[in-house]
Amino acid sequence: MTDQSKTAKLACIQVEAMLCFDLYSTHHAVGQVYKPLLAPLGVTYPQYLVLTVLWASDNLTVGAIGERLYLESSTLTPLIKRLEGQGLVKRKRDREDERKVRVKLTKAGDAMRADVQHIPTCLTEAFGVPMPELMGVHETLGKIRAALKKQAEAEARGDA
Amino acid sequence: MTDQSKTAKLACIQVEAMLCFDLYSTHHAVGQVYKPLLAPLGVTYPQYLVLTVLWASDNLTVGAIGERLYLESSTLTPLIKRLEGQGLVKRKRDREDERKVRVKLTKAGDAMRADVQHIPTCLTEAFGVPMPELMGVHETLGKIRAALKKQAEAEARGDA
DNA sequence: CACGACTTAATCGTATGCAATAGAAGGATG
DNA sequence: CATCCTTCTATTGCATACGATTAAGTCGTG
Repeated sequence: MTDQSKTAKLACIQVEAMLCFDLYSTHHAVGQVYKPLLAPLGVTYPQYLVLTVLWASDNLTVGAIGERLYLESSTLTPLIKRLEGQGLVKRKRDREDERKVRVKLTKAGDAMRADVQHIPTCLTEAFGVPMPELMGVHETLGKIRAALKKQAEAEARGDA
Repeated sequence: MTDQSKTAKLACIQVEAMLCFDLYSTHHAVGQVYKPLLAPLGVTYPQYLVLTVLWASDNLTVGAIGERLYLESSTLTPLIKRLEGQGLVKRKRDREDERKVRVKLTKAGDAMRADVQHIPTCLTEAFGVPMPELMGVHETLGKIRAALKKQAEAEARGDA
């Protein structure tokens, strides 16, 4: 192995370790900040994400919610049932297509929108980083995500 | 509410939604790329992280591993037991302090180091973004993480 | 030395998360 | 209109992940 390829490999190891772990642990840290903000409302962060999707566009199917959040029905079905158990949403088979299940906010679920108004501001302030820098990260993460998805699909096809 | 504060609130909602979800979904996408790379070795991504820590510094206690990965003993104990079940590590009570459990790589666990050499390069290439840009994200995420931790601690103290 | 405070790992209960599979419903094709 | 194929949700089994608690060991202080 040449010195140059050694250096390149070392750089890769460091970047992989750094960035993957950055994502892993920053994601984790975000969850820790959300937890006490959401606890008074009795919902978890993934449940809050589902509600956020519904606040933007109500009466979606399970599949449509999953598309937006990159989650499978095996994750969403029990999660949504818990939301239903708390009286925040209602599940109903679609009349037109009985395979689909439509998830609709209840009055309580819709009203909770008002109880979370402070959260986005809390988070953005908690980031402690000026807006333009956040935008830069947003942009790069978008590119990375697109590239990773392509990679995952390539591997799934077998041409690793 | 003034027009200005309305605009500020909207910006916060968008930034919160964007960035938290960026982290959520990019983290998810990373996992999807690792999965087929690690599957032939029979380990999961969190298990790989534990092995990576041990490859860098063997014979650590459960607590020391948790510190590095931000994981609790309730997560690590069963995970490490699974690694032990696969013959990759060995758990042993510390002679000096019987409260501690030391985790040590077996020959097989140490040998696996060679089987993962290609992975960092795969990941770095899969990111599809030039190195300097990755460094920028690394830096900003570090700042965000530090700020979020401070925020989480403040909330834990009750001064929300 | 005894006793309480602290540390450490393990356990328990709950909630994600995924892959694989099942099962019901819709659609296409002959 | 019967059969196959696809679509969509639900179920199952496994692996994280955390908070709260427990249990065992260590240490400091009176």
